Amino acid sequence: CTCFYDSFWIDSAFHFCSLSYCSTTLSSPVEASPAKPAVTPSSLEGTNETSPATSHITSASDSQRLAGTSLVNISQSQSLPSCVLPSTTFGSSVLESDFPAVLTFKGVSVTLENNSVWKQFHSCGTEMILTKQGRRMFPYCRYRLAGLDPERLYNLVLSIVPSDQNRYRWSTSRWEVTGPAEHQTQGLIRAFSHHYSPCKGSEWMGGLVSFYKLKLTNNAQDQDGHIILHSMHRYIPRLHVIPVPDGVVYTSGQPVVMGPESMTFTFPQTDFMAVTTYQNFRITQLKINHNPFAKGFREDGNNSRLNRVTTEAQHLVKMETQPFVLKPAELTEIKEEVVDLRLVLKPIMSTSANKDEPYVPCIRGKHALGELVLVQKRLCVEPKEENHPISLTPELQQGFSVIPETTSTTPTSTTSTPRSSPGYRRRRKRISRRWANSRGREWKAASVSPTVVHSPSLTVAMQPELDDVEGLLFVSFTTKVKQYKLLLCTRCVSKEFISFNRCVVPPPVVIHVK
DNA sequence: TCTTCCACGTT
DNA sequence: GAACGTGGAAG
Repeated sequence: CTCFYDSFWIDSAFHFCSLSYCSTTLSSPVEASPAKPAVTPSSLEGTNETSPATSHITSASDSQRLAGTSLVNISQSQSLPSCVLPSTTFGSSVLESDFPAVLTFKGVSVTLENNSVWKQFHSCGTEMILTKQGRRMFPYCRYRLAGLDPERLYNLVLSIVPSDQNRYRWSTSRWEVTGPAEHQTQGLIRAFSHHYSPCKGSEWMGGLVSFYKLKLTNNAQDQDGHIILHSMHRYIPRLHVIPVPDGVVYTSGQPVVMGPESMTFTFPQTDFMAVTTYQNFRITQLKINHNPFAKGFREDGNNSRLNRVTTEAQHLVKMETQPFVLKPAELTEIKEEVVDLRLVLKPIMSTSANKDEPYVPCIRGKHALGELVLVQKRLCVEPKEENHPISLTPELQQGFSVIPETTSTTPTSTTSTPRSSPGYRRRRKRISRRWANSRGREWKAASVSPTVVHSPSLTVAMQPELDDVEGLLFVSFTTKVKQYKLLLCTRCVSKEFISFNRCVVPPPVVIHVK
């Protein structure tokens, strides 16, 4: 890896002082304000124009098939104070209004043109998808420049550097640090040279500068010039404004040199988490709502995909206590029976401001946020031994308790698929994933009563898109030999919260038994 | 957690 | 109409 990058290195005595926030914070009156956004640590003020840190930026040659790509040495940036949000505040809306839309340095000002969108995403914790073949950013970096020398040539380069030295995971409803960051390519990362580079200052200032062509990848062997990042790590884009030294005639493929006149502009609100699959459902929704390419997923009434889902859902609502609809392939293995099973859903934790109102954290009503968001994830209880009563783990005690009022759930079939069979595992996995992936909603942890020997696994989820029925609760659980599914209607949505203690589950429910 | 494929959308 | 950009489902 080092050798590969070495081929792009050029020796330069230039000091590269702007691979930090100093270039933007020093002369930005907004940044100089004490009311600094949480993502901009005060220690950044300690950096300055005369930093001895040296760096180089080179553009890849055409022969390397990396057109538009540059390399930036970020090794010194690691010794700089990192621009870090504490993990608990990533995606928070603290001081969002303080994020500057304009940064000025050495008389050059850069405006983040789509600042409002970035701020919206940032308030939820922006995520960017990485794919092997490369994925565009959304939002992407779009700037307006002023204060450049109209006649001088400039290269505009975007680099994306780690925001911190952590690796994260999505846990329930927030990002958590899980350990140190993966090795970050030995201090060298790629940068993306704008496809118009170099251009006269007047030309750059004449319109918007968009880096929509930039793509992110997790393929460390990428040869297409995409920016290589690690999933589950935080990054932040930086715009480098690099004057072409007088007398230098730029030719395609020639390395771009970061000289002492170079400037770097970093907008804290463009900080993002690299992922391979969206973790936060709110981010997915923002992407769908703002990205024109994702229009097909919008719930605007003209979407055939969602219309189909809605129709099915409404059908289920009408069925109420009728059997859950399964795919034809699954129906062949199913016979039907009526089981007198009543469930009472009972919240165990109450953290509502109003202690009288049982409140499941993170489940919020449509009227509160404009959307229903489910948050806690998964619920699967596996018995350690067959026929062994299940005990609640501390984690599960945070969630629901599901207590059958009757005990007539004894399996009746003796010819069920063995739990250990591939077919069983496959079906179980498929169903589990289907639920887990259902429209990006997350699972509420749940458990079964220790008295229910035949319900070792239980799944509970709300279907928020069915707001017209005010909350529909699906319950699916698996015994060691059988799998039950049923559909329950809760009708328990308040304006702000969903209170499960008032859930009334319909009496005897028809259940499919495998 | 990641990859591949897909339907559906924009460019 | 081709190429490309999307998020989701499935594996």
